[in-house]
This record gives sequence, structure tokens and C-alpha cells, in this order.
Amino acid sequence: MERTFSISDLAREFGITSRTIRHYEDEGLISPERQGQRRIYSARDRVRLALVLRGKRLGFSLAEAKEIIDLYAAPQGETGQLRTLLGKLDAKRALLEEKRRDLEVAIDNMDRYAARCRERLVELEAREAAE
Amino acid sequence: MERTFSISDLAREFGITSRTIRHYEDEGLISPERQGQRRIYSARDRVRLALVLRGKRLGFSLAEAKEIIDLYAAPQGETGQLRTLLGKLDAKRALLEEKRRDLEVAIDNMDRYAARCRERLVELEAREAAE
DNA sequence: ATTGACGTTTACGTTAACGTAAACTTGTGG
DNA sequence: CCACAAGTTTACGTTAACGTAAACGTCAAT
Repeated sequence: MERTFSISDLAREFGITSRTIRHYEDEGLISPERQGQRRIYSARDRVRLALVLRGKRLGFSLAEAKEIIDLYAAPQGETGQLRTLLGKLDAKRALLEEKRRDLEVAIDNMDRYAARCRERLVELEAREAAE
Repeated sequence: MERTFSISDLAREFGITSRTIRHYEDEGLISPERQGQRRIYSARDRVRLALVLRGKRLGFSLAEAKEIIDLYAAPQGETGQLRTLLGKLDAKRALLEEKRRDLEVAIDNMDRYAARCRERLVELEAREAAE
């Protein structure tokens, strides 16, 4: 038997509220099984939730996150489907790549700036020591 | 004389509306000079705008973007100020670094998945050719 | 049998980040 | 002089992503 999770299990683990998880379900991002009314989350559901949250951290809307995540569950029956899937993957990858470049530049700029600050600090400390 | 820009100059250049730029001003992200009522944007204002937009692309709120950008204009008079500035820079850098890791993993996973798809495609094509 | 702890649906409320419209001012060319 | 393009303020509207509250079901433990 695979392990399953309750809604508050996942909420606790990921530091979000149950409401948020239900909202993601409303938006079609997760579709847990049910035992009567209760939602039962599988390991796969948990992975999808993690992907959604990472998408959000990276600045994607829920709709964008869904587009990306759904690619991982896309049908791959025939070569045509596989080819369009590969095309979409390529497009999304380009988006991620763009963010990566932005991020590299941002980090780099910040590092340079911090380095200048440290130089300036050393200079000031030398001056203070001279008094 | 340094070059200046009108609000629609910048809107055009960055593909946003004037309303958006004014909104950023309302939120304290940009503070252009005025000639009477008209806003006059300097090269520095333009840079700040670019930083705001990059921040947004990376998933920061306007408030978060402001916190980061304001560090680049922070006072550096005395050693105390410099030390707290360096501390804050370090904290923000950690945030960026976290995003970078997330992004690396996301790209890597997507690459692996695409590779598996391509393998599968090759296999299917071979089967088709055999008919 | 009742009291929590946990879950559910339904529905209105809130915040951020703008969109949109109205009414007005200010140079600039014909 | 007058239209027109570009800018301004003021203010209400909209969308996404949940928050919050009410009203109810269910099951294990006291």
C-alpha cells in the first residue's frame, strides 16, 4: 500500500493552510481521491503540490504553474503527441532559462555592490583606527 | 546634460502602461523630478524601473522589490550603517540563492523528462518504420 | 451521549497590482 | 485661435489568490 496524506498533513508539511490546498483543487491543480467526502492525497498529489509551490516561489501564477505541471502528466501515446509535448517543454524551458539569466545578473550585481561596500568599510575602519 | 525620459518613453520601452509607472511611484518605488506637473525621468529612474520589473519577473512583490532596490541607494556614511547594509544585502542574497536552487532543480527535472520523451519518440519511430 | 479534533461546503471579504474612465491642463503645429 | 497629442489627478472597477466565518458531518475517546 502506498502512503496517503490528509489535507492537514500536507498543510503542515508545506506551511500553508488547508484553504490554500482546496483552492488549488478548485483551480484544477490537484485532484485527490475521496473517502466519502474526505480528501485523500497520494504521493503523486504531494509531488504536484510541491511543484505548485515551487512554481509560485519562482513567480508563476497558478495558471502558469498548471500549464507547466500538466506537461508532466501529458499523454504520450503516439509520435504526434510526443512531438507537440516536446515543443511545449521547449517553450517552458525557455521561460525558465530567461528567469535564470535574470537571476544570475541580479545576484552578480548584488555581489559586486557588496564587495564595494566591504572595501569602503575597510577604508573607514583604517581611518578610525588612525585617530 | 544627462538624458531624460517622459513617462510614455519608458512605458513604450518596457512594454508597460503609464498607469503602471505611476502606480510604482505611488508605492514609493520611483520618484521622478517634475517640470510643473509633468514627470521627468532620469537615467537613474530608468534603472530603478528596470530593477522593479526584473524583481517582478522573479516573483517578488512590489514591496519586496522596493526593499531590495532601496539597498542600492542606502546611506553609507559611517561604519555602523555599512555593517547593517552588508547584513541586509546578505539576507537578500540568500533569498536570491534559494530561488536559484529552485530554478536549477526545475530546469534539470524538465531536461531529464524531455530526454526520456525523446528516447520514447525514437523508439516509436523505429516501430513505425518497421511496418 | 457528548465533546473535541478534523473534515466538508458555501459564500462573502480582503489585498496587491494594476485597468479604466472622467474631467482638466499644457505645449505645439496648422 | 484652435485642435490635438500627451500628461495630470481622482476615483471607482477588476482579477488572482487566498482569508474568514458560518453551519454542518464524522469518528474516536472520555
